[in-house]
Amino acid sequence: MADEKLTSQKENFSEWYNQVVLRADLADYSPVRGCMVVKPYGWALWENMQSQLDRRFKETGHVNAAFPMLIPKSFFEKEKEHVEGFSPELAVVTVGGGQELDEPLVIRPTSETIIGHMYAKWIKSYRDLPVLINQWANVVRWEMRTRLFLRTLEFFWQEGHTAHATAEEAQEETLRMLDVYADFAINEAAVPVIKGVKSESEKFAGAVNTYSIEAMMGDTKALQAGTSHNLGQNFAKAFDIKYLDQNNTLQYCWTTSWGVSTRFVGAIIMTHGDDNGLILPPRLAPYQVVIVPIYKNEEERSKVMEAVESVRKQLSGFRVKVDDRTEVTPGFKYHEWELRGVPLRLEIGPKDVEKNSVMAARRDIPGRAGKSILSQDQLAGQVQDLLDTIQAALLKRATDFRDANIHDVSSYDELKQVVESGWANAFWCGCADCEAKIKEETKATSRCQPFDQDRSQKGACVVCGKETDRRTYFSKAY
RNA sequence: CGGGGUGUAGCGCAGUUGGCAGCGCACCGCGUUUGGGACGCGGGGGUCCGCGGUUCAAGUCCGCGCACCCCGACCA
Repeated sequence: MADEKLTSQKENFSEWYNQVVLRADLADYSPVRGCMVVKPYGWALWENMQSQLDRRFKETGHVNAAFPMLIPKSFFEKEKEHVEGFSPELAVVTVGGGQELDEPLVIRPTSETIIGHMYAKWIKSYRDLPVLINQWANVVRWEMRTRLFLRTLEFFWQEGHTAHATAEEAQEETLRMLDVYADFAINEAAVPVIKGVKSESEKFAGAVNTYSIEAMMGDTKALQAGTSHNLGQNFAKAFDIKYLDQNNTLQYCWTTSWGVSTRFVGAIIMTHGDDNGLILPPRLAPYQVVIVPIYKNEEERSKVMEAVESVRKQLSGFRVKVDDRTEVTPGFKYHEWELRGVPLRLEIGPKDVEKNSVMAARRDIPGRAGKSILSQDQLAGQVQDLLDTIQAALLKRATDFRDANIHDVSSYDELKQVVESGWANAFWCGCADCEAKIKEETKATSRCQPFDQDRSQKGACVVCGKETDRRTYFSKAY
C-alpha cells in the first residue's frame, strides 16, 4: 500500500485528497459510477462521528426512527420548490418483481416528503407536539460529478425532522440543531466552523430559511459541513400536517429538517491533513494510539512484547492498535500510520524496556520535534494529556489558518482578487442579481451571512453599491 | 449533457513494422533483517474492456459499442 510518496497538497490538492482517501484505506471506488465503498477504517471514523452526534441529538430530546427508502414519485410533486430542486437528480424505480409499477418509486434523496406524509397521519393535537425524530440513513442523488465522501451518488447521513406548534418553536429548533452541529464540529472534529444564514439561491429546496456551518479546507475552498432548515409551513401545507390547538382550531404545523453527512469525513481530511497524509482528531480517530514494538531477535522480542502488553493494559480506556506485524519494519509502520492519521504513536524497543520508558510521537508535529519520552508508569494520564494537547493544537491551527485566509473587502475588484485564494467578507445587498454576477465572474458563491457580525456598521454592496448592514462570506466551494 | 483522456496481472505502466504478453510494486515460500519506507533466492497470477471485420497470424490495423477518469454547467 504505502510504498510511494504522496502527491503534495501544494502540487495538486485534489489529487492529494484522492490518494489519501484510497491509501489511508478509508474508502474505495465501487463498480457503479459515483458510488463508494466505505471500508472498515473509514466506517469506524464515521461511527465515532455518529455516536457523538447521536448523543447530542438524544440530549436535546430527539429519538431515532427509520423510514423507508422507496417513496411514491407523486410525493415529490406536492411541494413546488422541492420538485424543482430535486427532480433532476432523482433515481427512479419503475419495475418491481418483473412487473412495471403502477406508480414509479423514487429512491429517497431526502425524506421530508415521506416523513411529512407520516406526520400528517400521526399528529392530531397540540398535545402530540413537538415531534422530534431523527433517522440515520442512506440517500441517493444522481450527481453529475462525484468525489469520494464529498459528493457521491449514494451517501450516508442523519436527517432530523421535527414538527412544532408555533413558528417561534420551529425557529428555535432550527438554531438549536445548528448549534449542536457547530459544537460537534469544533469540539469533536476540531473543525472550526462558521454559523450563518444561506442566501435565497443557496437555500434548501422548499425551506423558508437554511442555516449552515461553513468550514475552510486546506486549499482555502469552503465546504458546507452541515445544514439546518426552517421549513415554515411549506411542507405542512403540502402534506397536510395539521393539529387542533387549545382553542379547538385546526392549525398547520411548523417543521424543520437538518442533516450532516459522510461529507463531513471529507471536511476532516481536508482540514487537518498534511503532506504525510491524514491527521485525525483524537476524539474521533478509530485508533487514538498505535503501538509499534521494536526488536532484533527472539530474546528482545519477548521482553518488548511483555512491555507492550503491559502498556496496552494501562491504556485500556483508549482506542489502541498494537501493530505486531513481523513482515514489515518499524520505519514502514511509522509511515503507514502517519498516512492513516493516528494521532499518537508509541514506540517500544529494548532501550525502553531497559529504561521503563516509551517513545511518543505526535502526528501533528512531524519528525523529531513531535517526539518525547514518557515513563511507563502512570502512562494513561500522560497519553490523555498528549491527546488533549493534539486535539487543541489541531483546532488552533485550523482556526488560525482560516482567519488568516478571510479578508474584509470593500470593492468588487478586491473581492475578485481575494476569492482566488481565500474567503472574502463583503457587504452585499442580498439581491440575486449581484450574487449571480459574482458567481458568473469569479466562480465564488455566497457561503453564508454569519451570525457573528457587527450590524451597527453599514457599507455599500460590493457589486451594486446599495447601502446595507449585512456582510456575507464569498468563496469557491466544494 | 458539452470538451479532453484512458482501458494490457490486485495497483502503476511498457509493448517497436502485425510474429512466443512483459516490467515495477503488491502477493506466496525460504533465509537473512528490524529505533524512520530492508534485502537475496525461488514462485503463483492474463477473457490484453466487449462485439464484429481484415490477415497465415491482431494487445497492435479497421468499424461499432461500453466503462471509467479529468475539465465545465448542477449539487450536501
